[in-house]
Amino acid sequence: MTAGPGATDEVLTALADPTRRLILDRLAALGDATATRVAEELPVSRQAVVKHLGVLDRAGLVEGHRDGRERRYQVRPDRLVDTARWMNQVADQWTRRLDLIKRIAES
Amino acid sequence: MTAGPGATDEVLTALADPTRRLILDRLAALGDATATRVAEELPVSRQAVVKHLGVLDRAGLVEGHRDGRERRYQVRPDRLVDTARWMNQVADQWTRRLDLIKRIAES
DNA sequence: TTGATGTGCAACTGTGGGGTTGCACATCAA
DNA sequence: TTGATGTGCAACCCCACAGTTGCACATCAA
Repeated sequence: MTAGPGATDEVLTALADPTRRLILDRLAALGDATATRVAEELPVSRQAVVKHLGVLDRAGLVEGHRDGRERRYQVRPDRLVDTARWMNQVADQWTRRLDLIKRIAES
Repeated sequence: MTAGPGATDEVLTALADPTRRLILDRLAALGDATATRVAEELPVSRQAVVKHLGVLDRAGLVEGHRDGRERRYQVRPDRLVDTARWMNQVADQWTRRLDLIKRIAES
């Protein structure tokens, strides 16, 4: 494990917040939306959404691009897949370790 | 997504903390250890470790059982696998949505 | 029984981060 | 040009939570 690669670290932190998961959910449903648009569907202010999108962007879970006076965001699955892979590796590592302990205990 | 099943929620929150990831790492390496033992390998107090183990236990990432005057903990891979599966499902969902948006944009 | 070791509970502190409001600046349509 | 709409920055509040210390209680070996 060793706290994993830096990216994984940020993804876990980003996903830990319920509001951020809601934002991702809405963003995935809308496909492409501004912070203002997302905030309309949530019980928080636009500025709160902006901050969260910043965190999500730094974690690579979201991608933003300007479009005139708007800034539109999209969801980005890649880092999610990476993190899932990392988790499975850790789980495997734990399982192997547990098996080893068990085998030692039996001898 | 919809914030996922309650268990996933707790797993994500638990994994978001770097100290907790370190604890899991040491615990997996030791195979079976007490809070006191784990604290010896980390730059935090025993009580801090105890609290973290509480969070990890509630998340199902760790399992504790008494052994005389000691309380020994073990790592538990199951919830980790569940969470990884959930993540892959979300990633798939996002990917499908992105493809749909793209196809609509092209028509 | 006594000392040593370990757990468990409680109170306290400090800070990071989620949330808000207010305002200046940019961009568009009329 | 002007009003409307939207973004971006900054200051501020508040609370959950990571971490600490202190102490009472339980369990073991001698």
